[in-house]
Amino acid sequence: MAQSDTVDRILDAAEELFADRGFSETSLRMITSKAKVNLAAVNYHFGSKNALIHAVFARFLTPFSATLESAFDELEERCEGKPPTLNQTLWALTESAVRMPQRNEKGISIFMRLLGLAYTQSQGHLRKFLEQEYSEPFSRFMRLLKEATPQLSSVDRYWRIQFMLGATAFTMSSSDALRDILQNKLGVETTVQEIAARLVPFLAAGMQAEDAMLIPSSGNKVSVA
Amino acid sequence: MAQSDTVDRILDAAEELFADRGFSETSLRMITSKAKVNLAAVNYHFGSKNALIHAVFARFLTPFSATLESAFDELEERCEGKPPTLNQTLWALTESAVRMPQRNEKGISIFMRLLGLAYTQSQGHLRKFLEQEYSEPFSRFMRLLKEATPQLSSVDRYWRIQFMLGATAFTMSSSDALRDILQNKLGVETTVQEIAARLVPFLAAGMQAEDAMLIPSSGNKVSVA
DNA sequence: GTCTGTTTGAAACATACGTTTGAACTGCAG
DNA sequence: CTGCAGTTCAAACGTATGTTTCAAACAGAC
Repeated sequence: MAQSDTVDRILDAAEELFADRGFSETSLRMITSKAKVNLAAVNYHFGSKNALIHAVFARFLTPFSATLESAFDELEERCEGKPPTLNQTLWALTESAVRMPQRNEKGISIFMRLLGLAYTQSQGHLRKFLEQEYSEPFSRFMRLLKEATPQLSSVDRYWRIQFMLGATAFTMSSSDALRDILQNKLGVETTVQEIAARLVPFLAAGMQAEDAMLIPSSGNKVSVA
Repeated sequence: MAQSDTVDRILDAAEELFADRGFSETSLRMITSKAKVNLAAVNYHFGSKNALIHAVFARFLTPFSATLESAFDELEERCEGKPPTLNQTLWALTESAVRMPQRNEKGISIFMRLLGLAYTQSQGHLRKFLEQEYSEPFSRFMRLLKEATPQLSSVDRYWRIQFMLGATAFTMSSSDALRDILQNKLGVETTVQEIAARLVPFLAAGMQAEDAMLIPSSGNKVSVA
């Protein structure tokens, strides 16, 4: 065995099991038996289950945030001072995600699901870890979004970003199940890339929707400042 | 005490704790101590923890699906055979949710979060329960969506519905936290109704986005049929 | 070969969980 | 008052969890 083949086997097994079942629902015994290592190996190499969860995220997120940074660099350079458009910004993100070197065929969808879980499952430690470890590319993305949608008020933009986040995290987090359903109902195969290609126009259109509210009871349009 | 005040106290406590922490992360001991009832009461009144989870959903979902059915009835009657528009359909749903009699000020947002969790946490039993118990209003909503977006292919519609679901479930499920952030950052107060009023136009715009894909590497628009 | 630091292994630890038990308590019909 | 279903209670059960322990196995330097 290489120097620490064990560490990678644990990470691989944990990644997949976490994505399938969530964090609390996955025990160390499931992980170590899937990885064919001793139970104590997790605590020896990582220290605790929480630290293992962090390591699983870091293994993907660290190279990803580097890729994303350079994608943003390239985009801003190409735009020569003018702010990138919303579509360009969203695509820079999507592309960076899709183009990441993938450990196996599931690759990206596993990770999308993990990110979705990170937001959904109220694992305080995880949220804290992600925030303080990857705040920079996140803030930069937010700044680009702001510059790409100057017509929106701060409040509108805030909520619409949440809507985008939700559509993305939710869809990707259950993309396997959703793909299966689609396969069974309509007999259609789908790749993560195709889902992303459908998602981006949806998000862009929603983000740029004219700011019109509807009066609930009538369904009539009413412009709002 | 009334005949079975205990049952309601358990349901109230469980509802709130599940929404805060998820299902697996909430123990019966947390629930019963918050509800100030004996530990055994859950198994006595509900039979099992899973059955309690079902009961929490049923308490809200049964009256809600009734409300929703009549909202759809009224809508279809008002349209006299013509299919309701997308906006009308979405508003019928939103209105029914918002107008539900609420047990407390958190009311609707707790439930949105629970529905989000139900989708996200891979609790097989819950999904099965919800599907076979509330399939009717769900299918009806799907049919209305289909009639309101005849221009979409089945596959496009399928994915966009998932996007809508995601944006809604995700936003509403963390609406308390999001509201707090907004309050602190911009000093703005927000109600669930206002969030809904922002969400619906976003969803409608995304749902009706022209089916244009972008070439990832260039970011240029390319019309597709 | 022998020593040294690192990694693995089987077993146990303490704790928390969902569930069950059987006795005590309650309100009410007869 | 007695009897009895319905309900509550403290305690225990069996199981599973994350973590720790300490001896055995290993690898590389001398």
